Amino acid sequence: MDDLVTHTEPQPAATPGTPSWAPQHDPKEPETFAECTRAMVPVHEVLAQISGKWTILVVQALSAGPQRFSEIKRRIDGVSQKMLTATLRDLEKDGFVSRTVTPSIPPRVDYALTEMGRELQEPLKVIGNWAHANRHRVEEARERFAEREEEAKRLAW
Amino acid sequence: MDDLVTHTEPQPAATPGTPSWAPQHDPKEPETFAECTRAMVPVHEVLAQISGKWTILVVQALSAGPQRFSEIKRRIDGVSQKMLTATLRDLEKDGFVSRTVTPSIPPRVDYALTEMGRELQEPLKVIGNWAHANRHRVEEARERFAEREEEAKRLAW
DNA sequence: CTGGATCCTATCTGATACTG
DNA sequence: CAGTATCAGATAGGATCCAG
Repeated sequence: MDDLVTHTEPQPAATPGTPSWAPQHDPKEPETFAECTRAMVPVHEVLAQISGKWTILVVQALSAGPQRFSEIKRRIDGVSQKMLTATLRDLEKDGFVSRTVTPSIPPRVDYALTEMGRELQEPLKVIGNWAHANRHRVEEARERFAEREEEAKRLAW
Repeated sequence: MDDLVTHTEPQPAATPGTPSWAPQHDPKEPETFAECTRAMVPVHEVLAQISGKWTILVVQALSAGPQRFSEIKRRIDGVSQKMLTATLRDLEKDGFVSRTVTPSIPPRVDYALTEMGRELQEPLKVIGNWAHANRHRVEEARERFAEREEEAKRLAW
């Protein structure tokens, strides 16, 4: 019982070149790892944006069609007005959501996914499905990690 | 020129039911929006994890094969030892990365993607490709947003 | 070599109150 | 109704020093 080694497969030992994933590049133009890292920056920015506490839920809510501020707020349980405003602003800034103001009294503001926002749903669906399908595996992994932690504590005393 | 309306398509008006994306469900078991929202929680947790400042880069680095702590650190420009440790710990906790300790002197610790970690690369690749392919659209959207902001400022004075 | 412990800063989030 | 302002608490990230 070698608990320390979770190693499932030896894997072909580190190849120092370009990682396999992320944007595919022209094989004629080999990239250094540093260049590849730089290429990942926009990827991270998008991920950082969509992983805001409320972003996914807002996109999800808007996937049902254009809605007013209060409709969205009602749909999303627990969101504060401040955070919903901020989230919508960020999504608008990046071009995922459109904001339509009707200067009436009282004012009316409608939000909707833009073409790009709807396109974003596809990759989001992929990772969403993956996360949903694997949530139990992650939970189990966390439990095993917690057990190993307690085990380590007991050994320390 | 109706700048306020970015609306590209009217879209079929909000349908109050289940959003179209996220984990597909059995059509025989219609979910309320609240239930669907709850189903998104694990999705968000995974996204929150992989959107840490260094997580993607670590997974990317490890996609080249098992490596020691210092190798990973060398690959990732600018990461502090503290954050790399924390990121690796979190990835280990969720079962994406395995940690192998060789109690020699000096100690040697190898990290590698687990089977689940390698599976994660696929959805990550999808969203990575999307982000990379659309980075210019996002940039343009941000510029247009900044312009609209300045325009609004000028009108305010 | 690896990584824990501390201290410090920046950002995020939430609750409340106020405005057009 | 929609949104801004403010204040306080929680977290993430980083720098540095110490230890097995």
